[in-house]
Amino acid sequence: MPELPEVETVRRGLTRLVGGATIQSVTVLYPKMVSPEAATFVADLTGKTIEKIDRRGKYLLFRFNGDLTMVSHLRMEGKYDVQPAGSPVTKHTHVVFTLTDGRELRYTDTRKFGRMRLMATGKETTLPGLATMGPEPTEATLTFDYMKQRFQKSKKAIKPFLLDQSNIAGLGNIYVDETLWMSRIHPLQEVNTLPDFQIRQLRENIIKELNMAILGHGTTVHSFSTAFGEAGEFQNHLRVYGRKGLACQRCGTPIEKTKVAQRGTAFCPACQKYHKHVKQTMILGLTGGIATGKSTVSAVFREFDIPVIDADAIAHSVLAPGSDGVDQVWEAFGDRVFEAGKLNRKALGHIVFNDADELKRLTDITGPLISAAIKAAVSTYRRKHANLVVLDAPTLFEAGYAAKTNEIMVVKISAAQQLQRLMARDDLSEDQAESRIKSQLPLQNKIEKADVVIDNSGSVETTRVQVVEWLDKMGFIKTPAEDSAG
DNA sequence: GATGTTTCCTGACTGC
DNA sequence: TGCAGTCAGGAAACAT
Repeated sequence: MPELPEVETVRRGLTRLVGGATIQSVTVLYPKMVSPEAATFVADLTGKTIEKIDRRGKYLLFRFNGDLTMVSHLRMEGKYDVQPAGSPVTKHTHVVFTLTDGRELRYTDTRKFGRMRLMATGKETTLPGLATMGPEPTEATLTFDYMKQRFQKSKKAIKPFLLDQSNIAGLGNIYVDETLWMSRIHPLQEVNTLPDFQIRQLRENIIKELNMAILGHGTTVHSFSTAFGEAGEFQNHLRVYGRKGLACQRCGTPIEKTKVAQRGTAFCPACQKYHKHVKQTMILGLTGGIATGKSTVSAVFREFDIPVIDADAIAHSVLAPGSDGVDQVWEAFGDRVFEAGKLNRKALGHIVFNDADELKRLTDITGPLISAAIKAAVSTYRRKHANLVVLDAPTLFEAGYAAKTNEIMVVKISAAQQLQRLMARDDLSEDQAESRIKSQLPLQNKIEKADVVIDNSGSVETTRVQVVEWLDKMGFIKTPAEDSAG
């Protein structure tokens, strides 16, 4: 089902194939598809030259000489292709444009939902669909201010709201599900309940996703193909659509399928929770590989007075002297990890890092304690109405914290740099450093799950610039005027 | 005015 | 195997 990226792919293909071509004759095999009535449609187009093909939302606009525009909507399964004149047509070919160069531009549509409308150029903006069409999803045209103002006015569920072309142009069922998953928003969440940070995430993801899909020549589901008859390749990148029952690529929970506004809707029940009381504080998960420079990034957040919850420090504190954690470790491991009544962390480490069962025994104790402490820290910042809280966790994915965040930032450097930095930092041999790196979830794997990647392979300043840009884009850096206004 | 439902259409699929 | 029923979905038309 063609959405904006597919229609744009068709537009580009057709421009190359039939731009400048002249129509010798037109055959309409399914009159209901065209307007004005077929005889007029045919007469008006005969002898006309395709000067240009534009696009608005999911509509194709064929521009002919003589100030004539054909507005064409592919709806569910419409397709254009170019064949030599006289070659056999299929039973689903409904309109044939015979060109003066011996080729035919054919329109095929199994469900006959597509429509073509011929009118004076300029008049197309008065068509019901085009007259009320929302902005194109680009950086320049889809602004945060527009979205915020529009979102405040509607109590609709976000899914049907995004499918409504008068709000934003070009989104269809697939990309709505994808961008809601990317933004961790439940499809039934009421539009006017979304906090600013989620509107910004959604905006960013819509623009990013549609651009990526255009680069990938669209998504092939059912029958979409480009003007060259090739399949698009973007379906290989889909994260929720058509993945019912498969593991969420972010948190591992099985993707569920439900119906929202009469549309099949895929979502992750863990990442995309419905919130009766929407939380205004954004939780950013910060992670990376060992020695990739996470602390350089967290220092930038601290510089802007943004609270950082350090999962490593919490992990250390849950086994502090006199804590419940220490009591439980004593019960589980006994005297062998205690010396003069005090926990011997080195001895404990030696046991658990050489035996997977013992490691599990320890993490079964510390895991829930760490989670509870993180939750308590987050609650404290929420009560203080913090806009943003950073959860700095080396094992964000491994420990299952990813689903508790609104966005994930991964810090990367090259494999060679990582090795060098680790050897220098911890005074390790190359073999030792390599084995430490290999014991972790591969950095590439984390990068693939990231919403934003910070490249820390350059100077501290270039890293800082990237973090500041992200803060600015997400609206977390106030101008002096906003600051004094509170 | 905003929101919800039905309609258009055919092929693929499911269950008996 | 054959058949009836269901599902897929973009946007306009209609209903609330």
